[in-house]
Amino acid sequence: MLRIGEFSKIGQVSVKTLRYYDSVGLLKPRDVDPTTGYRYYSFDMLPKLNRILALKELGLSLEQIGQLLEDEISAEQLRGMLRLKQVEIHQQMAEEKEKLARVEARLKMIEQENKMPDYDIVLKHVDAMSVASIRDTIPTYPEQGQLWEELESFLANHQIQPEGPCLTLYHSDEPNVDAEVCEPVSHALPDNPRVIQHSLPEVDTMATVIHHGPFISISEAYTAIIQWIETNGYQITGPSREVYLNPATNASQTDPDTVTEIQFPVKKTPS
Amino acid sequence: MLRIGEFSKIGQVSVKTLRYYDSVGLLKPRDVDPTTGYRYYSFDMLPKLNRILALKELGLSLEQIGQLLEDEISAEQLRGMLRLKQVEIHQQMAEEKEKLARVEARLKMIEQENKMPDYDIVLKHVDAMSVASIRDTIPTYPEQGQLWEELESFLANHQIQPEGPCLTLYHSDEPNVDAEVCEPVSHALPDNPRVIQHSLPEVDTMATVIHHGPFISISEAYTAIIQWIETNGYQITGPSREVYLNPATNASQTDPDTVTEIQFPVKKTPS
DNA sequence: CTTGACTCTCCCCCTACTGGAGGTTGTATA
DNA sequence: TATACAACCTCCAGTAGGGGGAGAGTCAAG
Repeated sequence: MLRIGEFSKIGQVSVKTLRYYDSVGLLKPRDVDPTTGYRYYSFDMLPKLNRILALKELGLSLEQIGQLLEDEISAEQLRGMLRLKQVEIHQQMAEEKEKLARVEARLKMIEQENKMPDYDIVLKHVDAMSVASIRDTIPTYPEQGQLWEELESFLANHQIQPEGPCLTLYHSDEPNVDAEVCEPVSHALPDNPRVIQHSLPEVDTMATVIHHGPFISISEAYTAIIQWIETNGYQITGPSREVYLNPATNASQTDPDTVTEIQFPVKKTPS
Repeated sequence: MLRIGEFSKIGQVSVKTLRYYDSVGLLKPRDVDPTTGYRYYSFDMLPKLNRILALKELGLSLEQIGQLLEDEISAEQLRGMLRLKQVEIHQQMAEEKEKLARVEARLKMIEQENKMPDYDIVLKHVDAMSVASIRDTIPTYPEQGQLWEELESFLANHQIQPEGPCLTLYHSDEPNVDAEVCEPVSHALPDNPRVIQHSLPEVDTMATVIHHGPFISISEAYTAIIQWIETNGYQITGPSREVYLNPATNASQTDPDTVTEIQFPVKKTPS
């Protein structure tokens, strides 16, 4: 019989680990002296210890290993667990690959600008949302102000309160800007030829960036997000959105406290 | 100003997370009402939150992110951190690849035998060790018994106690077995033409397997470890060892309680 | 009998949060 | 104005797999 220190040396695990395995019931000593509490192990427990270590190397949790060891598990279940683990590892590797791509993209940005980039792109999920909107083509972006006035006055006339930050959808910008100004609403609207109510689709993967500053400098944010989408291997799958987070004043063209979120629905480009 | 729930919705993080970031000093609310304790956030904190989320996606820890955010960090340090992270991710990916190989090897074994394999191979590190040994060529493995008797009687005559389990090194097995029987000793030995003292080298990566059962069935363990070495992309780099863990009796050819560890020094085959 | 090496239990620490209990606060409705 | 009820607060416990250390008991050699 071996004391815990000797067993730990032969088995190449720490004493702490053996005591831990004892406490969770994974590997109990052959004997425990009831008066001193000393644990005694025997040589023939080494195969079990090695099995534990080998399964740990496969990335299984101690709980899974415990099941494999104690229950008389069928070869079928065994295969199932390992196949599952296989899939998990594949996913892990894909995630690591993504991380690596992001790190490399950011390094590239830093090499270019010699500082941390000003904008940080974040992927989110966006739920479907019911909106009241007016869609029209306008010559240039700032001219959507008229559409906003039209929409706001309609809602005010019918005493409908918006239920969240308003936003603009850009369906196209060539040859003219095809813009749709939207206010989130929850109830039905009276009929009107200009104002339509519909549901913006849920978007699984939305690349977003926050612009904090006057509108006139928002193109920098667009440059950043579009570059990010390309460098990180995504592609745009629908109209972009501009969400006006703090209550938009009409003077916000130059208001330095304006906060706008730019959103592009994207998907991973198959590589 | 926004309450924590609204800010969490816009920023796509949980309320719990925001409170946690507050508690660790990563992202403090703009204001905290001193009487109610309510946290109030402003829209212009969204860029900072997004930076935190983006850096987290790179795999940085919150502590590292905190440093990047508060200290005026130079572009040089920034590059350093990211390069470091890059290396870490590469290592992670290599580890995942190894895991996957091991899982697949084990799956293959299970397909063949339709049950969990009997032997588990474990990689360890083995320290250098000083031994007294006799080396000779013998026709077949069991004949090393004579070498053992010679060595034991020499050590007994000089009252030298072995300091650990004894072992045999197999330098070659063709055309005859070139075996070296060893007893670990710590002090100098008297001169003798047959018994030499030297130091077994440290081995970084030793593939090991435990055989629990009579010697006559030990070839199964050899089969298992050699197959493992091939399937997992390793190659043998030196003489193998057979370590006799429990005090070897001379009757252990058939003793079912014998525990033997087989060791092969290996290295990863470059792929 | 002493010394030094082992061993024991118990508690806290790590990451980045999540869940829950128990108690306020803010807002909308009856 | 009373009352729901959602949102908010703090504090505690738990996660996986142990590591570090305190304080006390045990074992073998000299």
